[in-house]
Amino acid sequence: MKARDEILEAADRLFGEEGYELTSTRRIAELSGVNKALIHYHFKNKDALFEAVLDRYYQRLNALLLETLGRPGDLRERLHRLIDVYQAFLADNLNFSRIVQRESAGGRHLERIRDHLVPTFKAAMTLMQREFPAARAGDLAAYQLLISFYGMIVGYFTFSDMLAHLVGRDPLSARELRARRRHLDRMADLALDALADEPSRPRPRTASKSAARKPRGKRA
Amino acid sequence: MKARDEILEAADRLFGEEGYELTSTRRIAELSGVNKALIHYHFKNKDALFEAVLDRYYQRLNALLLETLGRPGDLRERLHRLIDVYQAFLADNLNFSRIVQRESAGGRHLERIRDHLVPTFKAAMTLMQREFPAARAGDLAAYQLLISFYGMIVGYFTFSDMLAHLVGRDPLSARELRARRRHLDRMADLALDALADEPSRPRPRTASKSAARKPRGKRA
Amino acid sequence: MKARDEILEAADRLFGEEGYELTSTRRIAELSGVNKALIHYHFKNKDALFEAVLDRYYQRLNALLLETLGRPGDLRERLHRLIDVYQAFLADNLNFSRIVQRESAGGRHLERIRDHLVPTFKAAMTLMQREFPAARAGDLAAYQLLISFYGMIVGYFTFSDMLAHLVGRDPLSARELRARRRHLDRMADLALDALADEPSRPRPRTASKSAARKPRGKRA
Amino acid sequence: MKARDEILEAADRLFGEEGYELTSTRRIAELSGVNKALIHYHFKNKDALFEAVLDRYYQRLNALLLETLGRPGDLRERLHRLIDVYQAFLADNLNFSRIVQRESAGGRHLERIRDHLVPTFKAAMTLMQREFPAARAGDLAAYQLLISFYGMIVGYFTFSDMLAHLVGRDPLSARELRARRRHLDRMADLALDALADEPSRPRPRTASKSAARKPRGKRA
DNA sequence: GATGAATGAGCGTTCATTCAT
DNA sequence: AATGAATGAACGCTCATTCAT
Repeated sequence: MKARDEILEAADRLFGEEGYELTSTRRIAELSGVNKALIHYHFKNKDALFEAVLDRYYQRLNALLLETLGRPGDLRERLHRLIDVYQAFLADNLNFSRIVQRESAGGRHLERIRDHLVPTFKAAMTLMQREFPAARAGDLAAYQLLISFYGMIVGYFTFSDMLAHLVGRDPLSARELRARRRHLDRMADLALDALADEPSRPRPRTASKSAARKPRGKRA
Repeated sequence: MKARDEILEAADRLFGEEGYELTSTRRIAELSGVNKALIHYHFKNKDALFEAVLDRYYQRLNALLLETLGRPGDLRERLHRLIDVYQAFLADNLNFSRIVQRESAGGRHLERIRDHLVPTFKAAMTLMQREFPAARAGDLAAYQLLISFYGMIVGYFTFSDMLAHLVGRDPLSARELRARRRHLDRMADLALDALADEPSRPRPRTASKSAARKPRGKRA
Repeated sequence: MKARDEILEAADRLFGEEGYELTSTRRIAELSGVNKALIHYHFKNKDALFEAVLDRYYQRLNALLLETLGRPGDLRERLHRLIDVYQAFLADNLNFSRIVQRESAGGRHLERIRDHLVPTFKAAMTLMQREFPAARAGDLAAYQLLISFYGMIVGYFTFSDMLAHLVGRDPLSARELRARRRHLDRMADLALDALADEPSRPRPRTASKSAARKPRGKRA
Repeated sequence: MKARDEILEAADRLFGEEGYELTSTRRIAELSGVNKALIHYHFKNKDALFEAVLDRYYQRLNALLLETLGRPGDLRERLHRLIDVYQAFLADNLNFSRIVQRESAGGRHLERIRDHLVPTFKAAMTLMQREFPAARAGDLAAYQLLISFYGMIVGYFTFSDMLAHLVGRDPLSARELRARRRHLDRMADLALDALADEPSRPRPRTASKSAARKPRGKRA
């Protein structure tokens, strides 16, 4: 492998495992077996190296997502596929999910991540709103659902360590990942079913918060 | 305010805004108006200071959660309250939510956070499994639901910046936070309704993934 | 001696002998026997250290010049004293003269030096113009004379190495420095005598350069 | 233009504008549009490149000076021409004058500059001493005069920035350069007139400095 | 409690130079 | 003649921490 790729590989691993700040260029050089100065020959600076690592992921992820959404099927199927693909990608790229999680929480590279994420979100939002008029506003507005499912998907990986201590099984095993996928799909079904039932015009809400939250569940 | 508290306050803010690694003791000293060496007089080291900051939050949060769960009401109501209280706490303590998010993603203080989080999770899990036999396993297993809702709750804050760019409104305004709470409650209702309907014994699943996921549609 | 002063002393010497760029903070630390980081404790950065060194010189120099100009005597005597004091100061502070020379030639600290120098120049200029109307313009305008004498004074030190090779004596010996002072005083007398003779209104000059330069010397 | 010349041109400009130490081979390569390694193909190292730049200047300057001194005329005329040519050369080659000024003040390339300068100085010195016996020693000794005029000539360029702030005009404009030349010529006349008047044997001086400097006033 | 001074380790980065092609 | 890749050394600077007072 070429030195540039060795550097990217090492940076990927360390950025993922330790975080951007805790990863020194020195250690990247050691892990990739190249001279410290060579990193700055191939990448302008540490920041640029980080973005190169990130871009590699988003390039692959976006290709996957595009291909997934391009395949035929009704919206429900396509959303399921979206969830599945996204989850599988994170499972295959745990470093990536850690990086995104960390940097999303007010990190220095938030903007870069946002630039990658927002278009995808926008596309999914439009899609949902076209099919489900009820998703234009209200309790199950598309943007709420998107954030929720994004949170469910990446949260699983973010908190996988806690989960391991909670259930005593490895949350990242193939078996558990499949179980998680089924859970996510089920949650999606619940939401989509509710959306389909919902009248497109959100009923007027009273100013009282407690009142607004009272009518719960279909059968409540 | 005493010097110790000034330090805690400054550390809180900087850890939240910039992250643990990017926050130097020098800046904490400057912001709190105390001598740099005094930090090490009151706290063994930077790590201990961080944990003091974190513990303060968890102390308050756990008191809130305990009080919330202690109040009368059926499980559905109590879970709603749990969600609401948790979300409100994060909204009131954005620094805390940022800290937790960052450090959960493989940070150095993961263990500390886990120690705080797991007991709460365990309690909620037991609660759900007692009421809903279906939550013992299957697509809507309690631990899946807990991770999902935890992800939905904190994810909203983690990705609030993206959300702002997505919908053009401030996701942290009181209005939007109320909308989010309604969304979360609704999602909880959907899940609990489904749990109530679910037979306690998960039907045997086939090995085929695609087959397992096939039966979709309303509460199929 | 206190560490701060040790640093200043070492920096002074190295900046003077090797120049700003060739002097590393590491070497300053070694020469002054302090820890490398201590330099940045006492001085914001290398630049600030340099300016501290420079300011120390200008503080002393300005005190000298002020005292010199304050003493009684006619202008001729005061100008002679100015020259003598300036020359003596440079002779006593060879590092300073080297620093000024180097940094004046488009260096990074030119501005700082200019800020120190211009006021002194302005004062001397006003002085000369008040006494000698002929110094307001023409071939012996005050600003020309000032630059010339400044060049003569500092040039002697700048090019002392060349001079040593030229005349085979040490230009910085007390004897040679006295000889130089006599030369400078003599040059000053020549200029002041000419100024005193000169009609205050500069004769109109023709556009032709060669013509303008023709009438040379009083007896030419 | 050939690569070698492009490099020389870029090095010239950067060495002049920024100084030797602040000029990196990388920037020379960028400015000249050649590969960084090519610089070391054409020049042994950065030092050799610097000397090549310097030598180019001295080659041209010495040719000029030789031609100037070779032209007929009495000594006074020839010295005027020398001053004029030198000043004009520096005015046309500001980078050169900055380089010489900086490196003369104890720089690493002092020796090289000295080797170029001393022969010229020696020639001019001999010339003066032959014509003016009084220039062999005393207050207006040839070497003193040479250093003084060299200082006046190059000092004008060294301190042109200060001068600009002092008089509010551009000291490097054609008009101001002409004025400076007239000043220099006038100063030369004053010195030469004095030399012509001076008895060849310097009168015995007393040990007292103040006494030695006392007899002032017009051609005392 | 509180502080100015001090320190060893490490940071990201740049440097002139070399080498294989 | 020219170049992309590589390197060891050094750069200015910041870090958390310690210590004497």
